[in-house]
Amino acid sequence: MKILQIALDVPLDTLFDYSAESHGEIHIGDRVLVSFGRRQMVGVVAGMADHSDLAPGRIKPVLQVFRDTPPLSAEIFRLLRFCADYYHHPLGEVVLNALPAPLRQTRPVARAKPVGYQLTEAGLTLATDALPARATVKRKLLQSLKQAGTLLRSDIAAFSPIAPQAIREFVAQGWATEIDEIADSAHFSLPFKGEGQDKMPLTPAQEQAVAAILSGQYQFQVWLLYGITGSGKTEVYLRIIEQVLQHGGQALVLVPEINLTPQLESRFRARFPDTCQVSLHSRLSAGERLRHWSLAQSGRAQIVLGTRLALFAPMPKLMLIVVDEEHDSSFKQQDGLRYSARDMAVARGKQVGAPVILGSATPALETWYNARTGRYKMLELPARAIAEAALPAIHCIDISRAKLANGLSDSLIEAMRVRLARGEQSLVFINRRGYAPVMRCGQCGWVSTCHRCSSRLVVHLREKRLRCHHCGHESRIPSTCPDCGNADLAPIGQGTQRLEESLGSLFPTARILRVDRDSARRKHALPEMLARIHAAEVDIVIGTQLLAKGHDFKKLTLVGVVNADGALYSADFRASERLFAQLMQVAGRAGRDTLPGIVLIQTQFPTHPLFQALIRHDYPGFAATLLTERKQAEFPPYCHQALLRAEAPQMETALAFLQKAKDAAPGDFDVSLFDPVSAQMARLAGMERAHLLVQAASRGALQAFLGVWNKALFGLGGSVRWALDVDPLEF
DNA sequence: AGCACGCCGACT
DNA sequence: GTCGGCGTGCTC
Repeated sequence: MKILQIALDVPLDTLFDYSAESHGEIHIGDRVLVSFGRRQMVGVVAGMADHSDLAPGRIKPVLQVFRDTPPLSAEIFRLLRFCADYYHHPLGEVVLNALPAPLRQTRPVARAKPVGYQLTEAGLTLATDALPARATVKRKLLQSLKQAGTLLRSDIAAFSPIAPQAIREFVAQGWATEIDEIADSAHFSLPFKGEGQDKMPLTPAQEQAVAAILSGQYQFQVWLLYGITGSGKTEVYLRIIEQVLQHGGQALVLVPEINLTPQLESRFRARFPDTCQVSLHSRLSAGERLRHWSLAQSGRAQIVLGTRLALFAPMPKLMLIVVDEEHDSSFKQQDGLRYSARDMAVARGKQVGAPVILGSATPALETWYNARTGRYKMLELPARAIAEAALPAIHCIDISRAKLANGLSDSLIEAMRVRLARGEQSLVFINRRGYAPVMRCGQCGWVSTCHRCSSRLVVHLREKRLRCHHCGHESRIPSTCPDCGNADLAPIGQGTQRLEESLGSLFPTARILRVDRDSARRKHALPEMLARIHAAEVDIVIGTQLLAKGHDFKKLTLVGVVNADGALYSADFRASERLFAQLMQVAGRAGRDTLPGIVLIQTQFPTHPLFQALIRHDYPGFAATLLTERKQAEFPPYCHQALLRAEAPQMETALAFLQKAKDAAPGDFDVSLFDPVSAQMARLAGMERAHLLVQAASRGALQAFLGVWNKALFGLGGSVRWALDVDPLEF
């Protein structure tokens, strides 16, 4: 009897055996419908065997094999398997989560209407005269098809109201075939309207980088493209992609945030107007996501651009992977399968034998280390691509001495005044949205805290509400202190809204725009705001992280950073690395064009090595000090970590589980286990969170340990939600 | 994760 | 007398 080992979307570390009779040929990677317990589920064939260890009576038959899409390729299956193994996550969850939602449903996907039509051999040899003379539409349709080769469904509809009926008759006669997007059928490239932008001339450094990567002959190699902001990393990607397209290959480009996709998308479209390009990210509708995914799977989409989830798009002709802004922590998923799309991109490149380009101005320390030790090859773009665009001068403003008005120093205000007089733009960077980070009682010292999280409620004055930025909990701003009844409640500290208010009164004639998650919530709000900045309809921009990346504002010559010190107090050992990257990134917004830019950073610690390195634009120097610190502390990249996370309504429950887990750990591995501790954000959305850290000098030892331990953990049971996090970023 | 079964409190 | 609380256990 033929046994199919089926991967199902259940949190169990096992495959399930089913029998398969009379379903025709079945492949690994096929989607199947099975009865599982009392319900029906979609699974994916992960393996086949002749025997099962189970009693024959317990083995149920597969109910249906879906033929609506081709099976997952062996190649993508290998990646999913590696991912499941590396993160010690059930294969079924990994596989099913990689599928677009419609493919996880128990009904077959409805066949999409054909995109277009094409003549068959019979159609091509058919003479126009063979059609009745009165059938003018059919004659014209045949003629057009012969000329154009393919016609889009929309073109046909526009042709004549009866043309859609006529083309269906052609199909029925065997003269024409439908071009279907989902099935892997005819070769067809979707025409996109583009300008066909000219290539930019390369700088010598770009030239060298391109030549180096191309000399690798598309073999597996990880390249760290280390280039300061504005040095033209994208142009390097474009040149390599151009070659990939010429070889008929596919390129996968990963970006950290959805907000960065439209820009890059249009740049790629403009450059490759005749190439089929698709995007993949969570904001696509289910249908679109399936369509794009299928175009990648069939090989028709030659460029796939997307966020971390795009990593799992099947691409039969994959020849290149680009991870832009590779240091960005958004590449690590923070729930469910906690994978790093950057690390898995490297794994995928290795599996399929394709080069991987990691691009950044401030690489992750792990990446930098790998480049320094020779695992990755480093390519450097040291100068800005626009020759006249100098790097911005960075200065610190010592706010331990200067007096602040609403969080702003005189020097910063004065600098803004100068830009205003010159008709240039200023960006004030502040990473706190809302009016003020907290509400406080002047009498008893009460502060607004979230009752579901260990966090403070942020004041949103316009809406008159206190909001938790972690769990979304909201309440009205109380008029009196909930503890002592005093009416002396005041917002403490600066947020984007408050800054907007202060700047409004400081510069009453200036056109001020606030860009944060709140002001950009509306669907097309962000692109509209960006367009206004580009059109110089704005003098002063107040921005959060949203604005830190990827935008070239030609008139922007001043970047002010209001309060950069938060991360310096952080318990997170990666906080300063992130702060440096972030400041480098915002600093990069200034002086991208020919006008010189300046960056003013308000800090209490102007002599701190972080700021000193920043002033010198010295990432390598800063990375060197960080690496020294990490080496001394034996932190990553000098060790490998995994976290066992647990959450429960009571902290004691979570800690007790972790202690049990620690006791159940196998002893014969070269790893060290720390004691269970509560998470930095100990309470989140009403759950108490704790974790247990495991460290090892070698990745192999850690992996071997986790493999054994993970199995033991499943036996522990209890009412605790737990998860393993390999290579954790958050603690 | 679902979804059952299973044994103890306040309701038509 | 039932409806329903969520503890425990299984899913090929």
